[in-house]
Amino acid sequence: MRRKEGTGVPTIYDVARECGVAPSTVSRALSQPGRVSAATSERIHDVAAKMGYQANPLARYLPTGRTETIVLIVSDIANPVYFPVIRGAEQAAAAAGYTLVLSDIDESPDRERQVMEKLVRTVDGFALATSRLSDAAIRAIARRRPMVTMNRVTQQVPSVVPDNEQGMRHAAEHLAELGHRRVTYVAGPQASWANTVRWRSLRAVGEQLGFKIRRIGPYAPTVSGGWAAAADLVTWGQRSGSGGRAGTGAPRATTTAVIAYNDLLAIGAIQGLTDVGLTVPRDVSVVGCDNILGSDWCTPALTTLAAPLRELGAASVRHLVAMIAGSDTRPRRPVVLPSQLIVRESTAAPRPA
Amino acid sequence: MRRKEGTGVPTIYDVARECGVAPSTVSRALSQPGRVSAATSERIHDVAAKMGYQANPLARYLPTGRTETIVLIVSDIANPVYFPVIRGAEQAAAAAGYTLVLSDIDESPDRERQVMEKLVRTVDGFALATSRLSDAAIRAIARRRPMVTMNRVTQQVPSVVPDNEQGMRHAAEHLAELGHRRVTYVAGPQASWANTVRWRSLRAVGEQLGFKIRRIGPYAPTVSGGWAAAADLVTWGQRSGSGGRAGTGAPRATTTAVIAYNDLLAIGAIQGLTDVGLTVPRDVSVVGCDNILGSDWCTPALTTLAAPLRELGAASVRHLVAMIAGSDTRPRRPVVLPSQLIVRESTAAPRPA
DNA sequence: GTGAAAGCGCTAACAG
DNA sequence: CTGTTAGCGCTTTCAC
Repeated sequence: MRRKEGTGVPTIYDVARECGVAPSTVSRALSQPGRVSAATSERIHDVAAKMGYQANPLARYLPTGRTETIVLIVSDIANPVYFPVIRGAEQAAAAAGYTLVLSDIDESPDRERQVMEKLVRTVDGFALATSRLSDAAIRAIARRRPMVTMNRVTQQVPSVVPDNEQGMRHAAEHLAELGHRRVTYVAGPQASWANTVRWRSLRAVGEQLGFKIRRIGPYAPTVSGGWAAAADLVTWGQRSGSGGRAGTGAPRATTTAVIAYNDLLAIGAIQGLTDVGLTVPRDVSVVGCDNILGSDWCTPALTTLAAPLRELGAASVRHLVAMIAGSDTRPRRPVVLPSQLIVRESTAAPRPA
Repeated sequence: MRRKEGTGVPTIYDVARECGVAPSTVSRALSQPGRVSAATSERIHDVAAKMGYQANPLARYLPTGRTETIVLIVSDIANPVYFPVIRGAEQAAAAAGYTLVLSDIDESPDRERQVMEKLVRTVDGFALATSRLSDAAIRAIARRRPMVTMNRVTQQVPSVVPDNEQGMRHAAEHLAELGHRRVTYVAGPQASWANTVRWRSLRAVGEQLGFKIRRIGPYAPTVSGGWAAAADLVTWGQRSGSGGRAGTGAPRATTTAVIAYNDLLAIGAIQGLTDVGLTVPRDVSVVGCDNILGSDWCTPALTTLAAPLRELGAASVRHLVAMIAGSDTRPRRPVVLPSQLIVRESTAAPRPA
């Protein structure tokens, strides 16, 4: 393992020799402007540029332990809800001089744990978009590296979340104004904190409004999960031969309105309902959550709860960067961002019984 | 910078001391099974586990230079077309024991260059999903690190691409069968290789079929780009006060069929066309490319060219991993994967003039 | 089979 | 302001 001269890429030793200075001077000139005389500094920069010198990041990180990299972990990259989150995070990271790497765990807590375990020593911090881990597991990693969570509140871990309570209130009131009394919550993954909070908020608000509230699921937070939910949302009359499925009568929805954990589920439910011959919103109103790309081009266009996703990503990364820098400006309590109900065409008054 | 005892995480020195062996033995026991006696090896593993020892990846990478990480660069993470590509790549990477990190460059060649420059020393290889760089720039990086490109053919750089020629032929023949004679290609980014190839293929096939072919654009490969294209696709009659826009007559499409660079553009075009009062497919047929999530839930459901995206990602990563491993099984020529036309509802016979 | 020791390339005391 | 010198934690010869 003797240092091979001229083999491959130049190091500070090479440019030091070329300039007739010590390697440490090169290091200083290149990374601590001002700690070296202008003349030598300039010469070093020139020679370095001429030789095509570029610091070996691995070597640079070893002594300091800092990689200027943070990782954003999303539970399912195939969910458009993350686009704005990612964009916001990227922008904030770039602004702070950090490289953002993205990791997708495909809804698997095991993969999430693996990824974090593998990365914990090589990144400066973690931003979790929608963790599927237990609070304890999250806290364990948070003790080893700065971390901020989104859509999730865990004791002792800074977080930024959309205002689910307020959002659910808006959605429920919208339905109430339309005249609905029976609403069904279509649940997403049990490991999802947002799922729990949304259901809890909806139930609370629903009781105040005098709704008959129920929950079905959990379902995968995907379009096909929505189809499955749709199947569970209808009953079939007993009269046979009426043109429906063999031996069964016409389909009937068991609810007049549904609120789904997310837009994908809502869109799938609309498709499934439509497929059995029901009409949205005439037979059943449906509202989604997230306002994803495409929620405006499905038919009927989806009424949905929009969270400030881009800001969610950006704010999280800003906090994370501050934590890494060691500042103690980090919020002691969750940062709550307002949600907004976007009314489109998938909700309407229930038809008279 | 003296080594601090007991401060923080355990190193091989700590477990070596604890076991009464040399650090090098610990290293061997942990990474080169068989080069250490079974007894000591077992003891070392036990102690390491007990102490919660985990190798410092940074330190491990320094001497070897290998990080067991590859990066997948996509031009725009907000384009659903990448979902399957990413999934395929992830799976192949995981299967080979590599960590895949994802990087989004937001359609910016500058950002792409920056990202690659920053990562070139810290990753073992590059997979470029849809590079916006020049051939020369790509080759420059490819000389420094193993690389494979998708949707792009560059001399001397292994690549895997969908069969654009065959795909465009399918699309054109479909339109011809429907009775179309005038087709307009709605172009995407000029820096996109696929854009160039699709247009060229379409033009060639179109000539064979006796089409009147033209191209408009370039447009941003997004839904709003599609709206812009739609605006360029219609003319307004001169009769005023006919209920259209102030001072203008009814809108008329300048073509009977359009093929768009991608689905986002196609969907935006449908929206824009519909917005001015035209009907798809009655007034104009539109076909997209990619078969993205949501292309089946827009109205009308999009006829589109589907590439084997998941396999695109997986095959690329498999080749990349082989290159990193130093094998020379890498393909000398582009790997071409078949495309498939998915006929839905956005195409129909043109209406009689 | 195991230990000693020399790096990997850079940073950061500590002198001068 | 600049040179000297230890490391960062691990891998890998080279001996024994």
